[in-house]
Amino acid sequence: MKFQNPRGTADVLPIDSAKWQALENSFRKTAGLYGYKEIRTPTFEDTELFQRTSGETSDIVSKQMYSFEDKGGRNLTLKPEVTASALRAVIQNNLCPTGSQLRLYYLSPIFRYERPQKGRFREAHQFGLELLGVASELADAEIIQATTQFYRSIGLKDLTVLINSLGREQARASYRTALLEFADSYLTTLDLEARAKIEKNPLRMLDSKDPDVIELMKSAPSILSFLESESQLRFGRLQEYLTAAQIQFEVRPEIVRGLDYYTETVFEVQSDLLGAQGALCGGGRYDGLIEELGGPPTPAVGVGMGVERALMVQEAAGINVAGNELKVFVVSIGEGIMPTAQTIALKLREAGISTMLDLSCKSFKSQLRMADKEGAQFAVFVGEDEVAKGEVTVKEFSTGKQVEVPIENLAQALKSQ
RNA sequence: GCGGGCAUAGCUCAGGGGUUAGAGCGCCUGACUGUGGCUCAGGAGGUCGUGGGUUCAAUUCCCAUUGUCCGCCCCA
Repeated sequence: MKFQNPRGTADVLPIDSAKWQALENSFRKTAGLYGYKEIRTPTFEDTELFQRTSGETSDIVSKQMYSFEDKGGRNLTLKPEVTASALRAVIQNNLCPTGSQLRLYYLSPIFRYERPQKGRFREAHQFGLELLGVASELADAEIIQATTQFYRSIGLKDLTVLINSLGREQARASYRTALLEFADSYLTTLDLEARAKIEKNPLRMLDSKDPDVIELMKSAPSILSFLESESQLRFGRLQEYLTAAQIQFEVRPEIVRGLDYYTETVFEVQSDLLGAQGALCGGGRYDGLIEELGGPPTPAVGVGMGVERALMVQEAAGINVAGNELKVFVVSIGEGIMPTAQTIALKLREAGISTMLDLSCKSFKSQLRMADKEGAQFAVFVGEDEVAKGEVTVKEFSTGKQVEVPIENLAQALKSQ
């Protein structure tokens, strides 16, 4: 029995790790440009934390959580999303007392028990931003701006942000009723289970993929016409800000999001390169959540971006990321010369020059082949002839040119190249 | 949770109820003593996912199982 990685997980192999690192670096950089600081929270949390925040009826809570009981009888869950965990830490450590504001970013694995398919895994990774303590839609705009700036920085162009407003509680309640009334004749054609599901959360009909429902929803009332006047004004101003920031967006009343905690603004960036899992990121405002978790009433907005999906889109768009380049490969000629070659390699590394050498005493030719395969920029030949003169031969692969360099000047000479 | 496709070399795949299962790429070695990439020659590498069944005979047919891919659901 050979061991395999668990279903829905993936190894990031050396051939791909440079892409991950590049993406992580880009994200950290963008987050830093906006003054966000990293928060790292545990891989698992009390199960109740997620039940509270994501909504009992959401699929994530009702069937996708990796929950277990530990030896002390605690009910724990591998985090299916990061916002709840981050907010718990914020409240616990009082990082955002009333009146203050806080900008956080995170890079984290998330876990959901689902059937894997394109763009969907049981262990996935998310980048995210959270902006706490700012009620103004300027905060929503900043989050969306940072998100699009990040995607641009990794080479994804022409992405459109889909935005919507869910309003406050009043608007949502009256809209749900109106939507159910509108769809009544359709609902009577469904079996009880499907019907109950929709009645619990009618908004789900909006992003359904059932052609009949899509057709029906075309003439459904829009939530936008149910918004409280204050929410309407907010949403209008948000659009002005986005326009001013030259961010492409579309208002899409069908964007409702899968987590129940959103209020007012919600948004997504979608890509048609991802098959059925089109959402590249999702976010929105969650003004009631911190209070719900026992903190002070605090307005907040955030975004979660799928790392694997970003990588998939990058790949589909043909964006290549250069790996770490090797500068020098030391080629040793003759068995007795190995200690000298090692010493030279050591000196180069201490000078900050990436250097490899073959440790298995292969033939000269094999060593050169290996150097080429590793993508080395230079080969340094260490042979008895050269060493006797206190020199080594430096060969530049791209030009094939060779020069003799005194050993004591080697690091200096290579560094300036 | 539901439906469908796939599982043969490191990778991408071909093949076929019956001797030593193939290709391309990759890998290793060599082409006059210390010069890579290109070319040429040689070589290594597979219990044909796992378990069971049918058969004189299964890697090939059937069933199950696991994995994988795609769709539904849902979402990052």
